Amino acid sequence: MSVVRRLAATSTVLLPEHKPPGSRGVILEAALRLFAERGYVGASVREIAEASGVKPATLYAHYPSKEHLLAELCRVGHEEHRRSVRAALLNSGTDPRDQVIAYVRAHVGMHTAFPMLAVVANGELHALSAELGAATFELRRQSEQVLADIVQRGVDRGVFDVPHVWLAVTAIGGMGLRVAYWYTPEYELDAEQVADVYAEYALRILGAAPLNLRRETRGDSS
Amino acid sequence: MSVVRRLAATSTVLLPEHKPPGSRGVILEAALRLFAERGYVGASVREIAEASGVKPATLYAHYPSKEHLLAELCRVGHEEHRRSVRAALLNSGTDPRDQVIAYVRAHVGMHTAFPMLAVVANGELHALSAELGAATFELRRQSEQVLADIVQRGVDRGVFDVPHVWLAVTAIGGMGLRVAYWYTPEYELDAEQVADVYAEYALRILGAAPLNLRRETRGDSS
DNA sequence: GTCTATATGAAGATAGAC
DNA sequence: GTCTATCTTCATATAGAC
Repeated sequence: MSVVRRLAATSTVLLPEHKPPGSRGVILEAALRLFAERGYVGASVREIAEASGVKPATLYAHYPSKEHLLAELCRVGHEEHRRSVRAALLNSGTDPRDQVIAYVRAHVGMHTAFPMLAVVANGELHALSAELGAATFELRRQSEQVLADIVQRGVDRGVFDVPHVWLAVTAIGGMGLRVAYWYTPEYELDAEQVADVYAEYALRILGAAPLNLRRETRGDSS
Repeated sequence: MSVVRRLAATSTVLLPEHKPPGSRGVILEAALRLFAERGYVGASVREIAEASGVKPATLYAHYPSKEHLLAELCRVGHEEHRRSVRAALLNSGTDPRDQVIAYVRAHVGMHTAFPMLAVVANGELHALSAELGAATFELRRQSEQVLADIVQRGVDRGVFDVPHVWLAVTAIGGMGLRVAYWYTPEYELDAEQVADVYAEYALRILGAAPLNLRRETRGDSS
C-alpha cells in the first residue's frame, strides 16, 4: 500500500459520449482508473480485465493491445480539452482578457471535471509509440498555441504586460495541469470557484487590469 | 520509440553530495535517469544494472530492493529542495515579498538544476510503500506549508491580496513543479532568468507591489 | 463475444562460487 | 563486491472451443 495516492480523485468520471457502448466502454473506463492510479506500465491487463468483469482474453476482442487502450484515452482526453476550450472561446468575445478568462476556466474546468482523464492524457502520453501518439501530441501542441496566441495578441494590444510571453503560457498552463492531481469534489471550493480563482491568477500573471473577483471584493469595476 | 520524452532534460545531474561513493553512486545515478525517463515501474533492474556497468545481482549488494533505490532518490530530491529553500529564506529578510521571491527562486531553481530528481521525487513518490515513503511525504508536506505560511503572513500584513490563500499556494507551487518537465539548459533563457520571471509571476498572483523585473523594464522602483 | 488454457518472455530477487 | 546461474512470479498476448 502506497503512502500517497497519485491523484486525489476517486471517481472515474467518463462521460457517455467519451465511452463506447457495451463491454468496450466498461473496459475503457476500468483502464482509465487503473492507468490514472498506477500509471500505464503499473496497471496490468489482468487487473483491467478483472475490474471490467471479464477475462483477460476478452479484452483483446475489443482492443488490439494495451497500448491501444492508452491511445484511445489520450485522444479522448485531449479532444475533451479542445472541445471545452473551443466552446468557451466562442462565447468570449474579442477582448484578450475575456479570452484568457474563458481559456483558463475551460482548462481548469476540464481538469476538475475529468481529473483521471487529464492525468492519463497528459502524464502517460510519453508511453505511447510514435505511431499511436502522434495525433494526440499534435492536439496538445495546438492547445498550448491557442493560449500563446491569446497572450501575444493581448501584449500587442497593450492589454497584457509580461516579462516573457512563453513563460506566462507555461506558468498558466502548468498551474492548471496540476489541479487534476489534488482536486476532489470534496474540496472546500467547488470546481467553478477554483476555475474563477485560477482565471484571476492568470490575469494577474499577465499584468491585466482586474475584471472578475476584484470587482466583488473591492467594488472597483471598470 | 515514444513520440514525446517524459521530460526534456537529458543529463542526469546528481551532485557529488547526493551520490554515495563507488558503485552505489553509479547505480543510484543510473536509476535516477531511468526512473525519470520511463517511470519507476517502467525501468527494470536489468536496465539499471546495465546502465551502471554491473550485473543485476550486484545491485542487491548495495540496495535491498528496487524500491529502496526509489526511496533514496525521493529522499535526496526532497532534501535538496528543503536545503535550497531554507538557504534562500535565511538570506531574505522579513518582508513577505522578499520571502516569496526567495522561495520561488529556490523552488524553480531546484527544478531547473535537478529536473530528473524533481520529476522522480514528485512524480514517483506514489509508488513507494507507506513504510519507505512516509518520511519523504512529510518533507513534501512541510515544503508546502512553508510557502503557505509566507503567503498567510503577507495577507495578514496587508502586503498580499489574494482571493484564496491555499489556491495561491497550489498555483505557485504547481507552475514551478512543471518547470522540471520542459526546462533544458538549451532553453533560450537560462535558469536564473526563468526563476526571476516565475518569482515575478508569483508576486503578481499574490497581488503584491512589483519589486523586481518591473524596476528594470519601467524604472519605477519603490 | 466470451471463455479456458497456454505460449513466451521479462520481471524482481536469491544462491553460492570467486 | 561482483559474478554466473537460476528460482518464481507475473507480464502481454494468442489459440481455439462454445
